Amino acid sequence: MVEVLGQAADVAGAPVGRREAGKAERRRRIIHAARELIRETGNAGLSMRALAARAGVSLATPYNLFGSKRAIILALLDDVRAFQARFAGLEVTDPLARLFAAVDIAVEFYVADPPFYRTLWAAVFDASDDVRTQIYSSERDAFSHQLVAELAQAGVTSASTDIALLRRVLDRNFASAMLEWVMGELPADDLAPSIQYAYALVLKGVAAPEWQAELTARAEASGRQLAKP
Amino acid sequence: MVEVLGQAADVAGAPVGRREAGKAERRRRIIHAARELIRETGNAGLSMRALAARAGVSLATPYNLFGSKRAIILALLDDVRAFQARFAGLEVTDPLARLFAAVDIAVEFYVADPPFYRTLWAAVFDASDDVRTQIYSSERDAFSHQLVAELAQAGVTSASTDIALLRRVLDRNFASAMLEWVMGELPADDLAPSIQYAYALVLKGVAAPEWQAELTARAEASGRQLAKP
DNA sequence: ACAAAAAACAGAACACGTTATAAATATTGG
DNA sequence: CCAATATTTATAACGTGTTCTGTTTTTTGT
Repeated sequence: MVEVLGQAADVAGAPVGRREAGKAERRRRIIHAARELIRETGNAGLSMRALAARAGVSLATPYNLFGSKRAIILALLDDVRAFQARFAGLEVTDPLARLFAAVDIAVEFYVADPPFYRTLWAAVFDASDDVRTQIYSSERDAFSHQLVAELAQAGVTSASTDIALLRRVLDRNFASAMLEWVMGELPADDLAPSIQYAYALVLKGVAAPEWQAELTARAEASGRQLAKP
Repeated sequence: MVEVLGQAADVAGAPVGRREAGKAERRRRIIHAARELIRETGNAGLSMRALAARAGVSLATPYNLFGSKRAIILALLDDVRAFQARFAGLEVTDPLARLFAAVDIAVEFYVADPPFYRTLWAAVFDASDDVRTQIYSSERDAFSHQLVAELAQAGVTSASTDIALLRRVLDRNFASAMLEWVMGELPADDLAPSIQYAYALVLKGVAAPEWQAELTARAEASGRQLAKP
């Protein structure tokens, strides 16, 4: 198994032989099959037996490679999170506008395929085991850390603001709105305004005086959208 | 169905005979057994078969009376919510202090028996079916509606504040902190400060100028508690 | 090329939530 | 009290996620 160069190592640097390559391939097939099954039949149609059959592996294999059904769904969410790249290149310079635009983009992304993402997010909020912590936390970091840091750097928040705490509060408001959407308590159209309203209120609580007016305007705008129907 | 007075009608006005009384009795036995089982063995030990055996009914009966396992757990949470009476009689006159004290009381209540309430709240956040909407929404109303109304009446919030929206945002911050606790991401000691920090930030965003100082102080106090370890 | 190790495989098995079946029991209105 | 009705009971059954069995295939180091 000498072969040519670049055969025995992955991009990430993890050692890779035929064995690991085969595992990765199977993992890929499983995730792919899971995505298809959820898209076709919703969460209900995704049974481990159907998944194994579709992926062309045995029932035991998904457990060997992922550990549980939930881990597979979370891996799916992780896999799909390519949209982060979208607002990394946003052309908006105002950091506040960037944050609110990011909410729009994220929500639009999820709401575009409700049965699919409802299933995924339901798995995120599933509290019956503890797989979530390992996977979901890393996402939250990536999602909002940079945006909030930019906010602080631009002087939007007052000097005494603890930006780690601020980020946590913002993330929570995002998550609980998603939860309400998953539960069917919040219509898709209300999702973004609802999150942005909360963001505006929280930020007003920590913003320097010169940003108060804009935040008030944003809160009122979101509030109006919510009061529409 | 004339009968003597007080025989054919419940306190709530629902008609009651031997039949309904028997149902109510069985319902009571079932949630009693459920509480015991959760206390003894945690969520894992609460199987429908064990529950039926402990309650002295057949396996089918809990389904006839409640519909699903989840409905039983939520009924349990509903049943236990007697603590509301506790802060109804709070001797604090300042409406802001009342709100923050209510958080302390509620959190203290739940954290006093973690394995038990973790199970209950995990059911609240379970998004796999839609039983929650029917039961949980009513609680939220009772929990925070009055407290926020008092806030508005006392002039804490600015005149233009939509108190319905404000209450929603506050409830979400309560709920997502509880979710983190259930997930094991938030230590019990951080629960109350974490909620109160969010409350303070949100309220600062809508508060009249004369209340800003107090809210800033509360936010800083909660932030300090969180930064301790 | 070959023996050792690792993994996937097919399939049975378990406990679970839930539903359906028919028989037994309790409650009702007259 | 009696016939009609509602509800519980006992039990089997279904599909689920998950674990375990022994066997077979694939990959590895030499």
